[in-house]
Amino acid sequence: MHKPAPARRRRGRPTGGASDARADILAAATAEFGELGYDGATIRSIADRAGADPALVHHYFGTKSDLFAAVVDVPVNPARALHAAIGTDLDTAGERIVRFVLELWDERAFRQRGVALLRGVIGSRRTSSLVMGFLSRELINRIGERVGGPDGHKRAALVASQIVGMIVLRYVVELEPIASAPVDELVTRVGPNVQRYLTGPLSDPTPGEGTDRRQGE
Amino acid sequence: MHKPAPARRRRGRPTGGASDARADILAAATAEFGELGYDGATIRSIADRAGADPALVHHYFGTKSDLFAAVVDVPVNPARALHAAIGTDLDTAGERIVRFVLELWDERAFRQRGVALLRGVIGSRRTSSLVMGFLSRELINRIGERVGGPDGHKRAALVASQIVGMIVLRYVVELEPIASAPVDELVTRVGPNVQRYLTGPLSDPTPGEGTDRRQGE
DNA sequence: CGCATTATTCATGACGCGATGAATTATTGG
DNA sequence: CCAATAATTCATCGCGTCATGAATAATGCG
Repeated sequence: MHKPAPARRRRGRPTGGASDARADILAAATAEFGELGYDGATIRSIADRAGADPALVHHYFGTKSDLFAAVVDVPVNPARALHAAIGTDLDTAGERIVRFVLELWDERAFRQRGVALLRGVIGSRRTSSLVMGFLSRELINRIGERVGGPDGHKRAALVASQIVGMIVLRYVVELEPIASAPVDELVTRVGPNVQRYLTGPLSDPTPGEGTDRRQGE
Repeated sequence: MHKPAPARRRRGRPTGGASDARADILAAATAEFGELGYDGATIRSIADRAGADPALVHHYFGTKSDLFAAVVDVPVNPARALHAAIGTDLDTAGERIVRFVLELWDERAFRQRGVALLRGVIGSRRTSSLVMGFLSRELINRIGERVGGPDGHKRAALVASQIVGMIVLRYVVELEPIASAPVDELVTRVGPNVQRYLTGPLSDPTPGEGTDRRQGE
């Protein structure tokens, strides 16, 4: 009774053709990267989770970083979508943006990939610059141009700061009561602030008196 | 010329008494954790950076996680400080909070520790819950009580979302133009939105119509 | 039927990591 | 001047990691 038979499998190709191990592995990797970050996730554990052999993971996707790319690569073509979400009327885009982001991230598949990506990005500086470069160009700059005006990019970055903070708290860190708040509530609370960044006053209140930042490195 | 003499040191205690290796190690660890996150940082690399032997790191600080604790060891008591920053007048606290956070993080020593902590927290789920539990209780709940009212905690969490987003973009990811913006500019741009979370209208516009979130896990 | 392809496991290599304990040298207190 | 203690390096140990390549088994095509 000391051999609980941990589902040892025979050595070659299994007989029933209907087990899509590849998809299982990808799903397991998505979950694992999302929970533990890039470094924390291990091929072995991913394979375990998918009920497969570690070597099989390498067989389908190449190296670990290839696998991460496969997990993360899929999720977004958000630039176009978000562009559409802004729509024609910039004066009411605040709430629409917030709602768009929340509905997207509340979807399980997207959230998993998104959290994995975020953890990967924030976790280390190396990955950070790479992915953020893309995100910066593709998303923020585009929105900046869409917003227009001399401060378009500033406004877009400020919007991003609010959105990122909301995402991190709600989905990554899962801080209450934001994590469990209904979409509508967040839309009505956060939306107006986003709107203010987009089209609100942007006074330069005390010009020429700017405190320089950053002490020496 | 093929031996650049990599500063090999003799085997025992060095003769000049004036090298504070302990401090060097701590500084190196701070930088390393800040750049690479907890998992990415290695004792060996930290020792290298400090010009010391890996075993010396263990000698002074025990395990790796002890070292991390020593690095992030509560730079200031944030709760009390922030409490003071809010001050007596809640109606003008928005800009004060933003300024307080920015000035604190613009200080090199604090920023290094803060980024290290953030990367550690966000990098993995295990550490996430631990540290965030503390932060949630000590910071957000306190502010929630300070703000008062039935929605005090919600308001505090919303404030946190904006602050966290700003911090992540400015200090962790270093997204322009936020990363290089002068303090005053961010204060005047972000402050009013924070203020709105604190004391602005908090209408429940469409009550009873809340969309439930989160598809099944 | 037989052969190429595909799916899977097994065994193992090579490496980097954290950690430990002993060895070595300087400083300091009695 | 000697003993205790502090500061430092060295030599490993054991482990977990990713990755590779061979072995094995089923499937499908001609």
